[in-house]
Amino acid sequence: MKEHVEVTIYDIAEKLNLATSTISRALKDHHSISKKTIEKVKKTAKEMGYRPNNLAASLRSKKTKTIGVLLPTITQPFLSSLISGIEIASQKAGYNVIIMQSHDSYEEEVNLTQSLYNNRVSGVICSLAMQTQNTDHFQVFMDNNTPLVFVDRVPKHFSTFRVVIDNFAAGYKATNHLISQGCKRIAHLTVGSEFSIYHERKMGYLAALKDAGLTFEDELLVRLKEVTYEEAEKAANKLLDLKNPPDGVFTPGDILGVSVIQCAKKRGVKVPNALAVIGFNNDPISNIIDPNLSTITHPAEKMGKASAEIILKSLKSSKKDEVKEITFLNTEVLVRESSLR
Amino acid sequence: MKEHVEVTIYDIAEKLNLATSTISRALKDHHSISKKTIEKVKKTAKEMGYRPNNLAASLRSKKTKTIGVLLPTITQPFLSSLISGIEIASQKAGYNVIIMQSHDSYEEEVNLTQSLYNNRVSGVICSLAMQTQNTDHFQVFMDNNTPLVFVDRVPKHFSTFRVVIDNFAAGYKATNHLISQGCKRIAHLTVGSEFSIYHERKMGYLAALKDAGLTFEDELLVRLKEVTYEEAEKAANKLLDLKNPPDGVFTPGDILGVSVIQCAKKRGVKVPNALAVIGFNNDPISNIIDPNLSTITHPAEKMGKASAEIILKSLKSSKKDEVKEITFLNTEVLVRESSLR
DNA sequence: TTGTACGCGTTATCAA
DNA sequence: TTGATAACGCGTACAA
Repeated sequence: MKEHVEVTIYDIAEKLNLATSTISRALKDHHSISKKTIEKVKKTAKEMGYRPNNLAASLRSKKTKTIGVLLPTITQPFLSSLISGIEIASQKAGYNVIIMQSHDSYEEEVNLTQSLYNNRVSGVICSLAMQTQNTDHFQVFMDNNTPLVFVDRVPKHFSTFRVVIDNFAAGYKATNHLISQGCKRIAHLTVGSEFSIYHERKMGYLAALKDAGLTFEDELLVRLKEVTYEEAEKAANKLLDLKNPPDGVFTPGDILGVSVIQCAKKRGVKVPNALAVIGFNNDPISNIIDPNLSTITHPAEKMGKASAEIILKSLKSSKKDEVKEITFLNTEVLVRESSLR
Repeated sequence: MKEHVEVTIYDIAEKLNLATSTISRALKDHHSISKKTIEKVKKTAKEMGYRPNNLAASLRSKKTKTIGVLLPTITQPFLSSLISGIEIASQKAGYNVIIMQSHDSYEEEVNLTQSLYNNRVSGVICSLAMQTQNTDHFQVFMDNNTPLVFVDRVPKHFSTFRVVIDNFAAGYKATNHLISQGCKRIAHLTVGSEFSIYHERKMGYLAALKDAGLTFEDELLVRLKEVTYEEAEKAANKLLDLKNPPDGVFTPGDILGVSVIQCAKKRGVKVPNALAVIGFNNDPISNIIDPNLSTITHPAEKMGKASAEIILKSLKSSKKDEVKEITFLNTEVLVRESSLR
């Protein structure tokens, strides 16, 4: 029977007749320790089966080398790619990533925020829950100089780092593309509150209409309860049932765009000629639906990488009086079959 | 300027003229502490802005309440759903999840395993890297009674918990379904080593052919370098170029199945009548491709949940002499348009 | 019901 | 270049 005992630097020190401080330093290649000692220590550490205990080190040094990530969910392609980007950049720097899902619930978000703090994460990356209006629960990180980065779904009035795309510009571009394809009656689906990214995309849509001299028609703007195929199908049916149906649709997500195409196909409405469609995100499904869905690229992995790097950089710097700048990443119109006519 | 100082149980103790042990207990609703004291302690803790330090608690108690998750990648729909399941079950039990990607590299997997151990995670859930043949790097968890669960891609010869589907049976079912639809020449794409799940699916395919009295033809089995659209398209072209092309294809992944359908469509080969196709996983894209791809359901979230629950249960039990059982989850044939004729 | 006192494994400070 | 020793913040026997 293998009675396991934890080998500590103390055990190594005893065996080698050295001080624990020497062992600690030797294991980290501290310059003040002779090469000979370093080698000797590392060798016996290995022999004895020594395993560093990050908990003890973190407690003492007050540095956990862990980045907390708090997202609405992780199964959306955009968000899993975002995590991937965060994880890759963190791993490269020797940082771990601890992940939590708010499931778009404000309450869960508040609780998880506490939990992240209790774990004394070195930094936090967060995309806000749909429900969240108030961001006081993040104040604790500010108070402790824990770098905090909001990504994609960011608060309006809270001075922190932010990594975003220009949702207004993207909405404008998407709508403008439809206009350039000759669409005159462009519909839009929207969702969420006036603080959401969807609101900004909608504002872009409205601005593009205006700039093109197209009058906005209320019946062409449909508000959804949530981002699902079902909700989008309902909306599409409603739009196509209009006396004067739209000849183009900009949906602020690919699930919605795909659903609109499917609905149009079912009803015999030709895409793109009778109805041009453009989505958002460049999810895998957008490239599978027939006809392929035009979309707006959303650089998920890059945004994750950028967020992590901001944290890492901030940890290296003096931490005080930092400028909490906003990082904008590019989006592009990806023209595919569903809008090309 | 807000000079931040950490409020500890010691500070609370001083303020209330109580012992730290009393504070510690009161904050955890220990039964030996009077209600009055508990209330008083909690109140002043809040007032003083006390925040528990999980690091210190973990160091002391040797319990981190953290589950380490080590996966090849997290962007595949199956794996992100798996994580979601793990995260939901863990969160419910007050456990955190720390996530790492091996990117299918054996070397990275070894390193990350060390890192997980150094963080003294309470349990580990792992799906092996494609490259991994040897699992000695997990021995450290065995030696320390850290519950270890392999999920989906599990090692053949290593006595731990395993949460899997029956890949052989699933491959058999998929192939058999095609046979039931009248297919006589069924092709199969495969990938990876003889230790992979793909190998088992292939064995199921072969067994189904045999049981149906269909002779296996070598030219109908195509080996891919990796699971990508491009590789599958190459394979599909090769198959359709045959003098005697197949009338059915079983692909052990939906990306492959979708790609085969796309290739067939391009070439004017009718799916399902000229070529029936069935995939694997029930990824979102399988339900978007036209015609819809029949597939094998793969209960990702359930598997994640089951894995986490095994860890949690194991942590509660005596930890010694446990039976390291294998948990099999169900798969089903999901018949859609691509194979129905 | 509450208090005393020590240890978890490491790092940091100061001294040698 | 190395050593002695005190923290880091909390939990837990054991005592009161």
